[in-house]
Amino acid sequence: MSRPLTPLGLAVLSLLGKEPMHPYEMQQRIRDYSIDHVVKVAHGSLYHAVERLARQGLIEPVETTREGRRPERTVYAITEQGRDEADSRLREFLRYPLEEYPIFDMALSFLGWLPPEEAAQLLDRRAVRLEAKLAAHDTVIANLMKQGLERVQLIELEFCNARLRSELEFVRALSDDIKNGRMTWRPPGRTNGENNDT
Amino acid sequence: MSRPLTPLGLAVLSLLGKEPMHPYEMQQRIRDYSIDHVVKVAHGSLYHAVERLARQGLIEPVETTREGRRPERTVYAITEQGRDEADSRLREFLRYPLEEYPIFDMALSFLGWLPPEEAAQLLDRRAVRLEAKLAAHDTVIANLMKQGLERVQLIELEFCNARLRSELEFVRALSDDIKNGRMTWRPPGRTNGENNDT
DNA sequence: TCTATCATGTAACCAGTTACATGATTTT
DNA sequence: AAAATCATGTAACTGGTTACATGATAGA
Repeated sequence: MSRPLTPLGLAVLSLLGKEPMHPYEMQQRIRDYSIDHVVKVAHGSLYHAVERLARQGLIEPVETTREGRRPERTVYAITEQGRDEADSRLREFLRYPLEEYPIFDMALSFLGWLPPEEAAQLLDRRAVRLEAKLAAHDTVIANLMKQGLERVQLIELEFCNARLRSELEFVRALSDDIKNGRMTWRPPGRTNGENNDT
Repeated sequence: MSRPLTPLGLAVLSLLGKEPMHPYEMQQRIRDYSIDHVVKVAHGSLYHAVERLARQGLIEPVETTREGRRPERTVYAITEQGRDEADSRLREFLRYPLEEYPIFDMALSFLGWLPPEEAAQLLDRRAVRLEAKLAAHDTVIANLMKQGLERVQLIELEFCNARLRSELEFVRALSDDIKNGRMTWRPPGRTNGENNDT
């Protein structure tokens, strides 16, 4: 019942699927396994997510320990229902592309506001950043492979790079088209006259 | 000052940049110009966004009309500060790729949960959806071009298609690698035995 | 005209973020 | 042992979503 499992929820279930643990340990592993590269998790949100999952019966507290004078720690375990939900949600995510709203798409849709020369310049700068990211990812992949990780463990990095490469290609081609005058436009009214930062 | 302009905020400013209007008219135009394909806007959120922009001084009420016995309508106009903010934010969005968290990336990172055969099957199904989307976009682009739109007006569709194509290619290649045994793995513990829906 | 549907706005809710609080650990 | 930093949890806030409410319009 209730709302569909969020990505963070799925991540938590995935951890508890291996063994029960308390929220702080989840946080550790999320960092250690770099899960935070594919799911956004900002310190506080984890506790929220856990609470919600518990309310929905997808996980349940199994033990509460206390060391020293620190607040209690509740250890949670995944429930049978939780496993089912995680499995089926994962399959959905793989099977159906869903509508997302990448920022760059929206920014592009407003490209016509800017004078073409400036647009080309901004795109060139973006290209530089994209190249850097790509290089960084490539070395990460190389290193992890040397450590003997299986390909399936790295597949999301591979995909991310594929995406980056495709974006880079597009951005370069577009900037070229603008610079060679194969594509132009007249920006409307006041898209700014007195701005010329380097 | 205060928090950075959200995509929806930028969209509202872009509309008010042309002429003052009331929230409901914004909603109309957002549909008419298909802005809702690049920014997620769910009925209620628009009013919220407008309120916030007003509080931040990026827009201001200029008139309030009333027709029949309906609630008042407030017409808003963009302020000078609003223009500056919109301009600078747009430039940022173009220039710096920012961290996003596409769902498919996360789903891929859990691919190892599933038995390889099932993974390949799901990827194949995804490919079908991607092809359909691509075809739909292609006809939209063709039609809009026939209506004489400039290329700059369609550029975000072009990009979206580039992304779709790249994802499709990746998904196909990956599924092939799995089906030909060029890539395998053993799924862990209980990734489900008694589930075999078609 | 009664009913069903659409137009338009408000308000309660929800997921996620940031700021804070407290206890533990390290540094000097 | 005082000061600075890190570990760990809570709570207030924020942006967005969904459910609801009221008025208008069109179809039976």
